[in-house]
Amino acid sequence: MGNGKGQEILETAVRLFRKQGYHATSVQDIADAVGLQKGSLYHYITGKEELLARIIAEGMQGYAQVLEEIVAQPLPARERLARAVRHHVAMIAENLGIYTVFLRERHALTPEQQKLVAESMRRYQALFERTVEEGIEQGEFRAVSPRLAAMLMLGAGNWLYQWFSPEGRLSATEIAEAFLDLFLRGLERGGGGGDAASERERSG
Amino acid sequence: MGNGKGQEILETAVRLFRKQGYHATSVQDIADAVGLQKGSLYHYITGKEELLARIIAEGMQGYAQVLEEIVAQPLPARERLARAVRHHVAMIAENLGIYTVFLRERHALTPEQQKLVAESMRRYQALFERTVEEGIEQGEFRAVSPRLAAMLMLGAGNWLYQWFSPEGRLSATEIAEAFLDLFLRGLERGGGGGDAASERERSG
Amino acid sequence: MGNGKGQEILETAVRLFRKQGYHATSVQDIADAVGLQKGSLYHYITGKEELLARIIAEGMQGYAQVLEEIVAQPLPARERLARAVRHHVAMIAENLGIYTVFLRERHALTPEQQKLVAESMRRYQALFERTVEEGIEQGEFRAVSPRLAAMLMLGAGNWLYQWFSPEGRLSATEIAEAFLDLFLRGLERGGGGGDAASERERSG
Amino acid sequence: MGNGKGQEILETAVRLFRKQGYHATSVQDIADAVGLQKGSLYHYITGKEELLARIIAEGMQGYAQVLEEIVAQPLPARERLARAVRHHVAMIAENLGIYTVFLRERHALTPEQQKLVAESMRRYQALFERTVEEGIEQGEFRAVSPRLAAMLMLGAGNWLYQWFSPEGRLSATEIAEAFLDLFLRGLERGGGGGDAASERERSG
DNA sequence: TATGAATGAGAGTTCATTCAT
DNA sequence: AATGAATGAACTCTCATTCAT
Repeated sequence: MGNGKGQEILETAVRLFRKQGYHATSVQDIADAVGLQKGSLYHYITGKEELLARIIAEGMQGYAQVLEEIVAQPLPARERLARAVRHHVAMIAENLGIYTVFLRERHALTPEQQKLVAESMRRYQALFERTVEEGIEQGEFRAVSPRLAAMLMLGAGNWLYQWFSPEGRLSATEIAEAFLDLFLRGLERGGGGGDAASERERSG
Repeated sequence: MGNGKGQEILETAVRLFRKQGYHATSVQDIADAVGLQKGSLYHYITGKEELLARIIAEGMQGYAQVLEEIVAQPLPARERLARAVRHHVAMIAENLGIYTVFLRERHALTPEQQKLVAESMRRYQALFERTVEEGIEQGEFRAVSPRLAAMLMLGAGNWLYQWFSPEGRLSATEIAEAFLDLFLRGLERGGGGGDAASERERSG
Repeated sequence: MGNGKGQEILETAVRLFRKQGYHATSVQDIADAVGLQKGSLYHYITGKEELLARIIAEGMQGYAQVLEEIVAQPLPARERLARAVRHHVAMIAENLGIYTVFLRERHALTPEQQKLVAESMRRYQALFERTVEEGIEQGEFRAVSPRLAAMLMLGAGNWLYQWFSPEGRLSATEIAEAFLDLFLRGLERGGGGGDAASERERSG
Repeated sequence: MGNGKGQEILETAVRLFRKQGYHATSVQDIADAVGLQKGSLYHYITGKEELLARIIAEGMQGYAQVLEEIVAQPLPARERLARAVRHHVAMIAENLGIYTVFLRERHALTPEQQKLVAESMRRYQALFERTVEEGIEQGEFRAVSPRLAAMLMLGAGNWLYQWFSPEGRLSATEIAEAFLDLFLRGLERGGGGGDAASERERSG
């Protein structure tokens, strides 16, 4: 990390993989973009796939550790969930390249590597689920499906890689707060008591 | 289209593109799976990319028309939005193959085709946004960002292609209702008055 | 075998591998020699190494079976040994290309394949050894080391690949008979009684 | 030559060329084995091929001079031949690496170098032939083909590189004596007078 | 003396596509 | 409609060698 050419190659690969996709990006493309001969790249990389693996590993490191710390803090579930969502959105927004590659190209890895990635994602998701669960247990949240609540949040967050642009009108923070505004309202025990579905019955 | 072999080839391509990705699936793979020689495939298809284009076109047809009808109905915004989400979730859950390919492989199309697809998605998203907007205008919903509300819903729904399984414990309907339960609560003007953000202030 | 282009490619490979060696012969060389594009070769071969493996397998088939039949015949050991040597010499002389590749390039095979080849050669050698042994047991031969007698015969025979030429003055038959004339004399119980070593003592 | 590192590189190359073959051994392999960077090797060698040439030249020196002295001595042909064979066997057994490379990899040299090597081998072989011839002229040996007698001896001896092991049960001396025991018996004028072929007639 | 970055040619292989049969 | 031989371009990767430091 930070070792000049090696890092430049990695970043270039992220950029090209994001723009063209992993398969559609040739080693030649990377070499051209970085100003080296094709063969020279191999002083820095073991192979094209290892490059992808490194990018994806970087993506995995980025989220796992921080999230574990967040959800372990002695705070109300709602606050922990809020922080988790902010972290999630920020992480993707600030590393769009890496997460685009991560989310879209991980299937190009070897089956073993894919298993590691899948396991990592499962753990990440489980942290969200668990936090929702705790919120329910402690009476902060309504009795929703923790699984689906987590999937909704993660899905909405991950989808950012498809549309977020740092140059866009919306900042990552604004997005996170807007999402939370909707999420948490939906989760929290409302004053009226009934769930949205039953409210729909009444009003629909 | 619809003629025996031709349809079989298309479906086989969907299955293989979904499993292995577009680039990682060779014409030979498709020929093998369909029981033809590679050369014989070309009596039915123009090329590999055209096959992808047809799959993606099928995906686009699937959602556009129906959604326009839904949001045009003379119903409360909340109800229209609910139906739209149900449609969205059902469509993806019932055509996982097509939508996986659609969402993941559309970057392999020619730039012109990609533009068409992007435009189609933009229109689709606009229908959601507009409906949220109308809900706000008519006092059904809180004053949230229609753009972000739409993105949240679409993101959560699209993400299904990554985790939904027809054999799983959760049916598409259950998922759609659970999502709506959370979405709509978040959108609706709550009894308590304060927004989630300000509540967070108090409790955080 | 005999299937037109496939066989032609194999024979061309034998010729080129013999002339230039396996590593120094490129797939391009073979394609050029056979009048195809490099890529077209791959309709007939799985890879360059498989080509080598096939050549070597052909070499192994050539000797193993026939020799087993020869040494199993109800004949004096001397006669069986004579026939074995004639077979060995003829086989190499008539398939110089194959045996040159076999003897010189087998190290380019995978370790597993090399093991198979080594085992095949060991069996072949064992047949020679056993025949010498039987000749000794039955009083036809002197009490020499069967191992070394076999190695001498096989070595001299194998070496043919280095110098024999079908256009040369000496025919394979002449060579075989001359070798036998020397071999068998050395093996047989001579009239004079003493072995060469002790004679050397006397005269040296 | 003889200067520490240079000699170490040469010996390492011999070892690796023998184990893996010349083409399959990369300059990197040699550098690794000798504990230098690839680029540093070029302070000691001109190139990979020159390394091979030096090894082969060393092989040629090893046999040529000594053999000339042996066959020039005023001794019976049989004794000179015996000494020549002992020398040949010892030389190969004691320099297995060099002679394996010599015999197996000389085709990787330039055509000019190959010519020199071929000429050297021809001279070597001629010394054996001439000695056999002289033995025949002087009545020590039977009237065999000197060429084939030489080929038999050289072939059996050279073949050692394929099977001899310093750790094996048989010492180089034992092998040489056993070979001689068989060779010379075959060559010498036997008491019985008839040649092996005619004996075969009688007994076969 | 030693490094290691860089080269550039060439290797084996894959693959979408064409076309005569 | 179906074949399968053939193409030719592109691909990833290797490697002997050079050279500024």
